This record gives sequence, C-alpha cells and structure tokens, in this order.
Amino acid sequence: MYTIKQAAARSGIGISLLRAWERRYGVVHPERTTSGYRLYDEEAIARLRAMRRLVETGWGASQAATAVINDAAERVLAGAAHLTTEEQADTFLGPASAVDPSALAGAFVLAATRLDAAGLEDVLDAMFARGSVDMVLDVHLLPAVRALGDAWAAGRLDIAGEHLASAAVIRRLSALYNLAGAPGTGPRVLVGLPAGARHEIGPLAFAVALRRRGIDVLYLGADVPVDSWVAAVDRSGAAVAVIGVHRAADVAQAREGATAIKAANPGVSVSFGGAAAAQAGVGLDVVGLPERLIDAATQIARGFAQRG
Amino acid sequence: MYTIKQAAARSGIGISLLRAWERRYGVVHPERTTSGYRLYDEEAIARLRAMRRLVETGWGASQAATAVINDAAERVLAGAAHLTTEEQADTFLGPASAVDPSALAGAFVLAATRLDAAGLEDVLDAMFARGSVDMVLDVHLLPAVRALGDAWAAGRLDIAGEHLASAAVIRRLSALYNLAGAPGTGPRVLVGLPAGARHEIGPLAFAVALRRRGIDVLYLGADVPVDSWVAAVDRSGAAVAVIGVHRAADVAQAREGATAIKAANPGVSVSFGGAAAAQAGVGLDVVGLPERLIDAATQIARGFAQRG
DNA sequence: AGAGTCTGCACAGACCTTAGACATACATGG
DNA sequence: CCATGTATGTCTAAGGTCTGTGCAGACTCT
Repeated sequence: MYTIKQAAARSGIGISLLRAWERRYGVVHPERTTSGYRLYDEEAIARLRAMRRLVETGWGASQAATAVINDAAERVLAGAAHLTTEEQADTFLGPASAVDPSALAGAFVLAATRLDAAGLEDVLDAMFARGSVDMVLDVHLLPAVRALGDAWAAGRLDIAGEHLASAAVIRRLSALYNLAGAPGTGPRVLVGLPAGARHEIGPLAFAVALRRRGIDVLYLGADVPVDSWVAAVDRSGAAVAVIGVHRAADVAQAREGATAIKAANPGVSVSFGGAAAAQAGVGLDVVGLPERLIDAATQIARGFAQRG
Repeated sequence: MYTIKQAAARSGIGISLLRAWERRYGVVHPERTTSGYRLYDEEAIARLRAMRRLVETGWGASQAATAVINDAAERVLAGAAHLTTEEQADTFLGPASAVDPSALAGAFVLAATRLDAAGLEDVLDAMFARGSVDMVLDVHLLPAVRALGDAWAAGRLDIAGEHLASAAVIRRLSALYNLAGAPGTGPRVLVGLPAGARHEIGPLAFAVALRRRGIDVLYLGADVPVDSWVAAVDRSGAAVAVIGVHRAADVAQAREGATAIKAANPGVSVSFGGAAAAQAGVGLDVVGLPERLIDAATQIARGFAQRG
C-alpha cells in the first residue's frame, strides 16, 4: 500500500492530478487510513498507469478513464466466469470489447522495441484483463509472442527487446503456473521441447493450461535430449509425454525422442504439440495435438477423464 | 545482547529514533534488565536494519514497520509449516534446528534427480523460510543451483532433472521480481548475460536483489550479443550496465561488450558480476562486483545513493 | 562523579486533506 | 471571427497527521 506521494512516483502522475482524476473520473478509489490518508494498492497503480498511457497517446482524460474503468469491470467478470469454450470466448471478444488482438500484439512489439518495461507490463495487464486465462493465452499472448518473433526475424526488433519481452511473459506464466497448484497425486504429464529447441514460452503456456485443468504437470523446459526424455518418462512414471514441435528444424529430434520413448516404454502416450506437430507426427504412433492451446489442453484432459 | 547505544551503532539508527520506532510501531520488543535497560539481540538488530533500508528507499515509517513485522511473522509460520514427508524431514530438516545450507542443497539435488516436483517446492519453501530474501538467495538458493550444476557435470543428474529444478527456481525468482515492483522513474540499471552465456539464474537473482533495493532494473536475460548491449544501453538511457560473467568461456564476449558500451556511451558505468568477474575486468574501465549477491547489490545501490 | 539510560513531552518540518480558484486549450454556436 | 462553455492540468489556503529529534528530570552503572 502506497501513500499518494509514492503512488505518484510509481505511476508517473503528479499528486494534484492524481487527486483530480480520482475526484473527476473516479478512476481509482484508494482506501483510507483512519486519519483519512489515501492508500493505493498495486491494482490502483496499474490502472493509473494504464490511464496515463492512454492520455499520452492522445486520448482525452475522460475517455481514457472510462476505458480503464470498463476494463476493470471486464476483469471482474472474467474472474468470475470460467470461459473455456469457443462460444464463451466469442461472447467475450465480441463487439463489447473493442480491442483488436492484433492491436495488443502490436502494442506489445512496440513496447519491446522501445525497451519500455512498464509498457510491456501494461500491455500484459490489458491482455489478461480480456478474459479467462486460457483464452487470453490463445488469443492474445501467444499471437503477441509470435509477432515478437516475426518482428525480430524481420530486423524490426533488437534481440535485447525480444529478451526483455520474453522475460516479462515468462514471469507472468510462472506466476500462473505457481498459482494453479497441482494435486499431490503424482506426476502425470511431461511437457518439454526436444534437443536444440529453445523457445519455451509455448510449452510453458501449455503447462499452465494443463495445470489449470487439475493435471499434474512435470515441466522440463527447453532443449531436452532424447536420452533425457526416456529417462524422465521412466523415472517419473508419467502416462503422457508432450513434446513441443514449433519449427521444422525440430521435427527430426522430436521424432527421435518419441520413437525412443515408445521403444523403452510402450505404455506411454506421446503427443506432439505446436505448429509443426502434424508434420512431425506422420507415420508415428503419436497423438498430434490441435494447434490451439485450449483445444490441445482439453484433449489431454479428456484423455485422462475417459481413462478414469 | 546490546545496549541501546550499541544497537544504535550496529543498526545505524539514532537512539531517540530507536525508542520512537519501538514506541510507535512496535517493530522490536527488546528484553529489559531488572533496572529497565533495553537489551537488543541479533534478530532485533536485523529487523531494525531491514526497516531502515525500507525507509531509506522511500517507504513511510509505519509501512516499513508493518512490512518488517509481517515478514517476521510469516517466517515463523513458514518455519513450522513445512514438514511434509518423513523422508524430507530427515533429509533436510534434520534433528536440530540449525540447518546446514549444504543439507538443503543436497535435498534440492536429490529431489531433482528423482524428478520430484513437489519435493523441489518443499525444499524451496524450506529455504525461503530461513531468513530474508537476500540472505536466502546468497546462502541457500544460489549454492543449491551451483550444486545442481556440479551434479550434472559429474553425471549424477540427468539434464531433465536439472531443467525441472531450474524451472522451479526461475518461477520463484520471477514471483519475487514481480513482487518487488520498481518505481516508475525510468530505467536505471541493465542486467544480462553476454552472447553465448545461458544460465540466467544468477543475473535474475541479482535483478531481484536490485529491485528489492528500489532500483529500476531492465532485465535482458541470457545470450545478449554485443550490438544489442550497445543498443539497449543507448535506448534505455540506463546509467549502469551489469554483465554477468560466470564461466571463463564468457570472458571474451563480456569484455567485448563492455568495451563497445564504453566506446558508444562513455558516461555509462559498466560492471561485471559473477564468479569470473575479477578475471574479466582486468585492464578495462569496468567495476568488478563482489561475488556475494548481497554485497554486489549493495554496491550498486550505494553508487546511486551517492550520486543522489 | 560522570557517563549511560529511562520516561514523557514538545516541537519543527514534511506530508496529507479538502475546497476551490485559475489558466490554458479546445470545441460549439452566433 | 468572436463569444461562450467545457475539459483539464496546476496551484493555493487553512488545517490535520506523521515522523525525526531534542530536552528535562530521574534513575542506573562503573
């Protein structure tokens, strides 16, 4: 909890203006001490920053305020609802929410090019304000990360900016992973990337989605060699191993890993996830997961439900 | 046990203020002699120092006091709550309360070899129950990560276990990073690794320590090429760039990066941190940071305090 | 005896509060 | 083009709160 002076420092807004925005637009309602001092929490700071950002980019103060306020209302709704299916997603992304996912992705890349850490956090806030976690991952976060990669490939983004943004995303996903505590019923699903593959945001997001469905995930991360896949499956007693295959370059290692796992432990179900999953799975006894995160996670979860 | 004068000297707080903090906020409750003189123990000094640090970084006195008090309460609770399984209790909580850091590190590596995610979390809980965050990072967490690397190098640990444990550590550090929100006063310190270097737990822990001291950190992560360092320093307007140099193999890239930054932007202070920092800094106009995390973070923070 | 410590009180300056004034900018209607 | 009204950022005045510091008088320790 911050006093008004600290809140001003954190939000980058003057003290007078802070009070004016509260009085005129009600953009925040800080608690009060018994003596009447305002006390701002993190959410208040985030809202003030969001409003400042809008005003700086040309919005009028009152418009910015209503945008921020509605945003918050939406967040409350999103927190209460359990939106997993497409219909519900559509409901939420319908006309009511005027923000185009690609606009958020663009803002994300822009903040990355500027090395604007606060801006990155603001965009992530805006993303996660737009619906259930699953949906946000699929519709906003992963596309934004893809856009980040594209921008880097096209030379529009320095690698430092890419790192800064990736680190921010990984922190968010880490928090979500921790939040979705797994049941203590023993490891069930291994998630990781084949040897040589580095971009771990995809599998981490997938691990989060699985955990939120009550599945016990063992997250191995990037660059897991074939032998380690076999050893990990063996030692963890996992029933399912999910190997991420995003790039064509990772196909060979993924196929090798899947084959080795099956050879050593025929009872284990191996799945490929990611953009190149279908290509990688040809001719192997491997489940190809849908590209959409929600669908892929649901498919895994359903597999468990059917087995009991 | 210290008299109030000695306590004042050790904590760096005036005698009057010491009494005021006790009277107004109850941040310490020193024992008394029969004649009523206050007697401070080490824990009291530590709490006073913690409070002083918070106040120096801009916290209000009452806020700082409640933070310190809650921290201590949490610590007590955490210390009692984390006996989960017999095995773990035997392994790392031992018969006596005096826990050897190496025992925790051993338990950590053991849980990693077993791919025991819950066990890893328990060990991390036990670590963070043992003191202030800074101290835990220095005394428990980083040594455990080093032990992890050693075990892998010696072939006692599969890379999958190393990944699992690293991911768990990174999640903890991410949470701490997010928790220690930075002031919105613009980027001040860049933290990252040179090109080719991958193990980012060290610099991430360092970024956490800096953030907890109220410094605005831009965390770039691993594998940042020389050009990107220069561009990032330029674009972020950072006053200090800290390059992690852990392995001898990273020395060349780190030196190149430092030289390039200095050439492009002579006003920027460049520091090397990590095990190979001293070796890497020879003959360059670069600040070599102490190997201990606390000392390194304090040195950077002091640099800012002196400049105003 | 002299230095150290105790309690309680006082006080200055920084900080926060409300209510309102004021200036600039921008749009709208005459 | 001008006058009027609105929107918005900034400032002031009067008063309460928070917090660091210092003092007085009494007691304790060496």
